[in-house]
Amino acid sequence: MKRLNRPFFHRPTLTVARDLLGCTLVRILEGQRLAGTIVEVEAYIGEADQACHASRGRTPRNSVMYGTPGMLYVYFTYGMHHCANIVTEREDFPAAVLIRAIHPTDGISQMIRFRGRDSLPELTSGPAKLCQALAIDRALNGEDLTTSSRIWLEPGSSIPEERVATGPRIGVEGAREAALYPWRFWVSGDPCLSRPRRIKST
DNA sequence: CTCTCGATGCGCT
DNA sequence: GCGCATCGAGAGA
Repeated sequence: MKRLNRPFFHRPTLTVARDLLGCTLVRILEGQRLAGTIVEVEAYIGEADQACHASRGRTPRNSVMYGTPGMLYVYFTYGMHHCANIVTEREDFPAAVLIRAIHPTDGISQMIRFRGRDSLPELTSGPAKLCQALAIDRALNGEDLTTSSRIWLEPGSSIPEERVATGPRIGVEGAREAALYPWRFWVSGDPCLSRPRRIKST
């Protein structure tokens, strides 16, 4: 199967974020394929972005963001949740795209088991939910999505411009004016979007 | 439906 | 110690 390669990720983060909509996130677990279409993402760009984990410089935790584009950056937060990001731009420039929601397509019964919920939108409609549904944790931090046999991205149907909505990122209020940047992208009307979808696209 | 709040581990100041 | 790029239960309307 075709997968997204290095040049795709080695581009401006906002471009990568928008183009990731409609692509398929694939996770192989014990020989089984778990997958879904990306429907919501957020961009985090550089040390100047007050909402970015790298805003206070390089640390052991965020070092993957400074690495090769196409790597997976997984972090642990709130004492119980994981979030998955895709590293973008050139090496040594910290930037990534947070996967906030996917629309399940393959391995749904396994996702139901991992999540302990059985309604389709509840499986993957949030950054920590989809990590639980796909069994993504820190063991995958730094994984190369262009070569890994455990997790990767495949091109999907391209989403036309009129179905792409943008707005401020979620949960970053402490980030001063960066909290207002319209760096969240989603597929308008998809049933698997994350919770706060009150922001209208129009 | 909306809002509030507790859970829970750890990276970093 | 503090503060999380969150989630889900529970209460109230």
